[in-house]
Amino acid sequence: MRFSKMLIPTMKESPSDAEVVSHKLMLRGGYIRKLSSGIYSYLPLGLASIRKVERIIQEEMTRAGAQELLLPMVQPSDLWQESGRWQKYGAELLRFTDRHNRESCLGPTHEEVITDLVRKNIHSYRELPLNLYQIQTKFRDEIRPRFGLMRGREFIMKDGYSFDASEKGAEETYAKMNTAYHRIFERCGLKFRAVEADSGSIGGSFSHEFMVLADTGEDTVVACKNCSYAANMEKAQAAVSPQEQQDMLDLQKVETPGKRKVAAVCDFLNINPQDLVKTLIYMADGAPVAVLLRGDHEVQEVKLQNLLGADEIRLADDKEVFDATGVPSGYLGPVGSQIRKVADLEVTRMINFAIGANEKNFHLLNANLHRDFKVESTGDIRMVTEHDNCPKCNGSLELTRGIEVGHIFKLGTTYSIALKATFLDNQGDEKPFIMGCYGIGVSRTVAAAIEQNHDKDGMIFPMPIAPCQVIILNLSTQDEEITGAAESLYQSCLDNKIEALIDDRDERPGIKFKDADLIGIPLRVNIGKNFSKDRHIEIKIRSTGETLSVPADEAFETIRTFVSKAMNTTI
RNA sequence: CGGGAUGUAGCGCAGUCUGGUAGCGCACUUGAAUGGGGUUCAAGGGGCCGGAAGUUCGAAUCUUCUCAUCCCGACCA
Repeated sequence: MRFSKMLIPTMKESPSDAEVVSHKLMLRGGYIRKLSSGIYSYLPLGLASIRKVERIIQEEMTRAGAQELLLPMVQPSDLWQESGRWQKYGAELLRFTDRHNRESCLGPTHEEVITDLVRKNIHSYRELPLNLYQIQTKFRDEIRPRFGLMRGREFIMKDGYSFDASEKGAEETYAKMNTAYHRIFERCGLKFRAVEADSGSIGGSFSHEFMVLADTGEDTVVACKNCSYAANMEKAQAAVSPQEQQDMLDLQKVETPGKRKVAAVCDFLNINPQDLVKTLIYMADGAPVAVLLRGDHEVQEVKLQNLLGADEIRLADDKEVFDATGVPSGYLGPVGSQIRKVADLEVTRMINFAIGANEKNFHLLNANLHRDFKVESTGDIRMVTEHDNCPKCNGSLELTRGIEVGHIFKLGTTYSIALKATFLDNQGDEKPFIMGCYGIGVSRTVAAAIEQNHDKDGMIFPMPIAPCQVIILNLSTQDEEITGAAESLYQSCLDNKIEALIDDRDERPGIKFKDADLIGIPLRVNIGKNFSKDRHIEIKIRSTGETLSVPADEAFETIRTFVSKAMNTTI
């Protein structure tokens, strides 16, 4: 690739509508251009990087026994009617009618199409398991596209679907995909964690999200410093504190005029937030519920929603609180309250805690669950914090930010039942396929790689997913010797399948340095003044800033060794 | 969909309040010098001031409507 001939429109300044670093750098580096909100063109460098990720995915999916196919992007509404998602999916599904007035949509995902394909062509357990995937452009009409490739409306995704005859087989397939995903992101050269995700009603450990760790990530990842435990906030648990051991004291009512917030009450009563239980009122499908939590904890709404089995929950406003309890917020408590009550696990461990008296301007001391009040249910409904310990090994937990780039999920029979996709088992009984689905955001992975790896000068790609491995700077195109050396090194790279970009533009060295750093090619070769002096060529490593000066005739071998080492991250 | 903001050259912005020849920096073209971290000088090209309707002798500027984009929130295998 010759820089002088390629479409690499770099910019000194980034457009004002770019907010996150990957978006800015990809625009500045000439990787992408926006066509419309959430819709981008991939320029040669951007596409090259995307292709690298795709290639790794293809290799690892093949290794795991999956087959690639390509499904239509335009899908008829009938199938979506059949699965019930034509109604359910909402406005994110872009619908339209064709000239025959038939309703269609752009595929945001392909469960319906793949299930239809399989039900029409697979009829026996002998043909199972089957694992199919595609790499394709998806369209989701996001409410609010943002952050460039991180949350676009049109994006490239690998989506895979598995069909098994038995639960056990489905679990084995799941495990294989889990392994494949680890290999994929490892080979991409990314720091990531596989986290347990909320799998709704299915439960168990059959949903994992693959999170690329980056400070700018949208999601919070809880990870154990000691063992491999990791989960997202909706799912993360903490080791439960031991039951407190002390004698119950007599319940005591104290006046706490005007003290409503946890901090104010604790201050006034001279206790720690850990010794207080707060009462929050939630509206669960329209009905009020009192939620009891330790003073220093916060509600995790997804957990609460799962515990309550509610479709929709939200914090009650002041009026709803008063209507439900007759007490202004700040003094709420479970004692004597008639509404449904749930308590966090930690509350069940506490003895002699302070709590609202359910009466304006009063709190209770030495309250105790069971003795003074009852709750309908208990469970883990709080956010894990950095002060908590690992539920598996009791090691300390840390909270980091992550970008979701992959998600594997055991679907079960939801779609096969809805679409009547069945096979005959070895008893001759008709059974629905047991399905799994496995996604990777390809374009998002590239963006995540940049979020994770960049500095003030630009992107820093891991070698396996960089658009190319080496950029050779001819720092003086006027000078025949320098040009000769640069061209000959470039030729050696071409001959030996090392992907190189040669900057042969008639530009000043400063511009070439800046552009090379911006576009983030892992190895940069400088051929200029110093070559004229002593026939030495400099090789600069983008990630570390380290510069090697090697004799011209050794330059290629040095590059080759370095590249093969950096590319060889295969497990 | 609620709240907020912005649309002026490829990019970044000024000009709008107070109506009167459309500007600046970068990028681009030409020439010269320069040539290891976005160099310098000179001369150029490039605009339906997002769109429509109005007010006015006259609108980038005032009014109304509209379209688009971005931010915060809600939402998100």
